[in-house]
Amino acid sequence: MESSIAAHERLVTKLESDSRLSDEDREAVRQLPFTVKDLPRGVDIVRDGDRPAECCLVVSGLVCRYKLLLGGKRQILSFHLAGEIPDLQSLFLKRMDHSLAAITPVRAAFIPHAALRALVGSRPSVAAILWRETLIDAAIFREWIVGLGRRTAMQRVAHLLCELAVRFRAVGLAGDHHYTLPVTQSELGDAVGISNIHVSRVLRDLRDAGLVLVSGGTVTTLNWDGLVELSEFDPDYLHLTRPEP
Amino acid sequence: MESSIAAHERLVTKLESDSRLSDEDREAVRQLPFTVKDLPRGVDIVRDGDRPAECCLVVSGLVCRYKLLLGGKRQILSFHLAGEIPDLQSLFLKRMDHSLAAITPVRAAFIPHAALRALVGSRPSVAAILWRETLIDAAIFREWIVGLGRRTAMQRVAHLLCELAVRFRAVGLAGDHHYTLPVTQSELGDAVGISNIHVSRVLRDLRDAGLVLVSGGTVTTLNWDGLVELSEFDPDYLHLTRPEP
DNA sequence: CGGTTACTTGATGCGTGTCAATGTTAGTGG
DNA sequence: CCACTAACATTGACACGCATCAAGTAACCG
Repeated sequence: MESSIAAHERLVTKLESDSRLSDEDREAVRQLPFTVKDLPRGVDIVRDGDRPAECCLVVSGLVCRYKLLLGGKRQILSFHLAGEIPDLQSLFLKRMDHSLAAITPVRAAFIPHAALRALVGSRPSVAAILWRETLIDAAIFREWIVGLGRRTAMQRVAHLLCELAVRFRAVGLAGDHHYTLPVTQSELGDAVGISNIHVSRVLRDLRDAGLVLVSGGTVTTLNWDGLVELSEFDPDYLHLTRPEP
Repeated sequence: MESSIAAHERLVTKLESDSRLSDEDREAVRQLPFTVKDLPRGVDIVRDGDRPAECCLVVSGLVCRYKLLLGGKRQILSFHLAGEIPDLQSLFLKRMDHSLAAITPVRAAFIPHAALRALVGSRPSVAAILWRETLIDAAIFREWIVGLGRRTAMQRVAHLLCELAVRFRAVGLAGDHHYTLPVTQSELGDAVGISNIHVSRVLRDLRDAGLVLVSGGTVTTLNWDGLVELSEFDPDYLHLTRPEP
């Protein structure tokens, strides 16, 4: 019961805060069927090649999307916090072209495609909000492309730490100068395209430069402006300001 | 007149081929207002920071999206062929977080946001098709992230050439073993995150390996299977197979 | 308490960037 | 038709960022 309420709350809160929905829209969202599951750290939630029949709403915990190369190398494509639906694209792209994994223990609500499809088919305002979510996803992908293509290892790590700081704060999961990021250095490396060993060196350099401290799953900002300047971080791409009604 | 017909044709053909639309849906698409413009090579169609009031449908030519860094470095985010709408996301994300440029002379049809918004608000089937387009866009971004993060320069170039071969062929713009790609080596480098000079070296190596020949704006495939194997190219991420009705 | 996982540090080498010089091609005007 | 130019492409020399290998430390946990 507890978890069910939380799951619905996440989605409804998100939808309500995002735009002015009619009472009918809200009611339709509330009536979405779903199943809550608790998943241990490390498991694949959906796998590359799967044809899932439901979408996964993150209720709590940290989730990532990734792809594996033939040689065993891994590239993390995105991180997803509570309230997000990382595989919303599976509603329209039947076959998964990547995997979804739990980085921490995760509580997730699974919503059947059929119900979601009916919802977006009959409620254009809800569809617009969800569509917009997938577009912000794509905007973040674009920014990652810029980082991977044109920024140094140190800038990439700094940029990612800035992005996550802003996103964690936006959902109330970050304090003023620190947030919890339960991620290994290997995972960081797989996200920014460098080796785990070099992550260690870069984090040391960032610490020595007095910019940020990453240790024990906690990120502590020492000099936010310096971090922003180093990584050329501009939060516009996150499109966090609410759209005009 | 000629161009007007062509623009409508591109869009209607695309929508019809993508799914079963009702006659009313098709009629609604046909009644979209738009303005056709011919743009010279090199111009920015939309700029980072803009708040456009219309979307750009590529009727002919080659378009790219890109971002500039403070140091003047450029990262190309995507290429767009005839029939695509590269800035469809501006329907829901008001402020552009990147720019859109004409790589070749381009003929484009501009469709007002208001009309598009009305269309997707009243025609869920049309909305679903356009939404799906933006999701495929995102899938391509993901694959680029993998390349930039985890592939060598040679693999990245080979992968891009594979991707474009498949996409050009899908819209009937490629022969069996060659296609026209009017792109400079600097632009290639900006897309795959390497210097223009190294592009030259990589293209020589690809030629010497008997895989592909890039010269004078034409890509000639010498050994498709070898190219696919080298770059680990798997076209699934392009989601070219039509969705089931 | 032994084994596992995560992290750190140093040594070495490769891949790619950068700089500089040269070659090639297409376009332009006399 | 040729001289001139500008843009694009090629090649070599050198430097540097990061990968990789190897060894060692620290924290955790059955």
